[in-house]
Amino acid sequence: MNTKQRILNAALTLLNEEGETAISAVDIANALEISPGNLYYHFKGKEEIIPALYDDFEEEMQIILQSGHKDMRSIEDQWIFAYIVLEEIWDFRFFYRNLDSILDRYPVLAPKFKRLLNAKRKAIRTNLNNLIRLDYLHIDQVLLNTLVEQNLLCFTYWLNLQEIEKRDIPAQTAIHQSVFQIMTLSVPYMGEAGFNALQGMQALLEKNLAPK
Amino acid sequence: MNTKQRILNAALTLLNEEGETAISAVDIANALEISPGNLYYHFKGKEEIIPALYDDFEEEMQIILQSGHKDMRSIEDQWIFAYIVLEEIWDFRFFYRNLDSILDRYPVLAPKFKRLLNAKRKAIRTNLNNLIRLDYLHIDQVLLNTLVEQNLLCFTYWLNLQEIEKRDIPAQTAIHQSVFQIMTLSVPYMGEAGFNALQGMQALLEKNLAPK
DNA sequence: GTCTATAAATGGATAGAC
DNA sequence: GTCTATCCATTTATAGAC
Repeated sequence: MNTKQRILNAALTLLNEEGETAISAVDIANALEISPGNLYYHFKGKEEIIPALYDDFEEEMQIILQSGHKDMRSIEDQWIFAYIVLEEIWDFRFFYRNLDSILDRYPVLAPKFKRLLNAKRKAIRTNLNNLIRLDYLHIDQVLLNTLVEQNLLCFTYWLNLQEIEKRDIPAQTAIHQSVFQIMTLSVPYMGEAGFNALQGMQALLEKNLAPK
Repeated sequence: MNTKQRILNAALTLLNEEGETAISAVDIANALEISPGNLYYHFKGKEEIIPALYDDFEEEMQIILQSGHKDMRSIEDQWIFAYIVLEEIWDFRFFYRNLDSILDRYPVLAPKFKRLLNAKRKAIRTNLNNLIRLDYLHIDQVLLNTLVEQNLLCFTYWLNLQEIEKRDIPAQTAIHQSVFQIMTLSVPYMGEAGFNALQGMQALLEKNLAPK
């Protein structure tokens, strides 16, 4: 693996663990046991590393969003989709934990992130429409619009809120809880099937929490 | 007004406008046209200013939360309550915009903020229970728990998400939209009355947006 | 490509005069 | 209480040897 890629990997780990504000370019070099000069040969500091990491993230997320609406034929498919999206966010959580300040300080990222938000919005809507078409979901148009926005908010911030309340929460737990909350948003618009799916979700959740 | 208070006022304005990471202690001194030495006489830098601002915020918020559940006898009271809470958050929005990084860097604040989250949770639950008692809301216990959490997430992050998507969104607009989203969470558990209240909210929203 | 050494820039902090 | 002057620490960034 070449140095450029090693820098990106080390940076991602450090940023996720310590937070974006806490890590300097020199810290990343130290963690890799290379010299700051070497790091600056590959990247002009954090200013270039962070956009590079974001591009990796966006590329992977776009693939997830685009593959999402294929073969969506049950409520379970819906929560598997949510699970995958949240896992991807988890892998780049340093970014979501400091959204505003990062978008301020790396201006190239602001338009890109807005574009990604809209792609997420669209994917959420497609999936919900799928559930409507499959007759799992019964909802009028106005409430569908707000349901899309509620979903988007949950995808964007639930992991954050959990990390604030429980530092060092295991990824699995945080993601499970977030999926559960997201699914619950749709439950009142589903009939019996929705409520049953939710119960199943919760049982799974408790099973995963117990062994810890 | 004494210098200590003037520093806090100027700091709050600057932090809300420029963001916490962008403002140094010297910036605050410059904005007030006092010397850095003078500022350091009153506060040992941002390290003391930010917790002082937080304490002001928490005190005001606790008063709001405690007065919230008095005289709650209609759905409209509910959204007035949401409005007041969000206005208070807006006044100290620099804090919410960088939650994780601020709680990391000012460790005294983390336990205080968790305590405040729990106070909010409790206030939300009290209000929803009130609506149940008044027979406006019909919901089982499991879903009530998740509804409380959904409300908490909206109160905490809706303003943020809007500011990311529309830089310089007017306070009124952002707060209205957030109230609307929060109320919508309860709508499926209300009957006709809830849907009507929502329609009223939306009409109000559009009226307030139109003149701009 | 990688290192050492060092410079430049910024923010945080204090001493001492007024 | 307030100012000027100055210092220290950290982060950012580059030059030049290997």
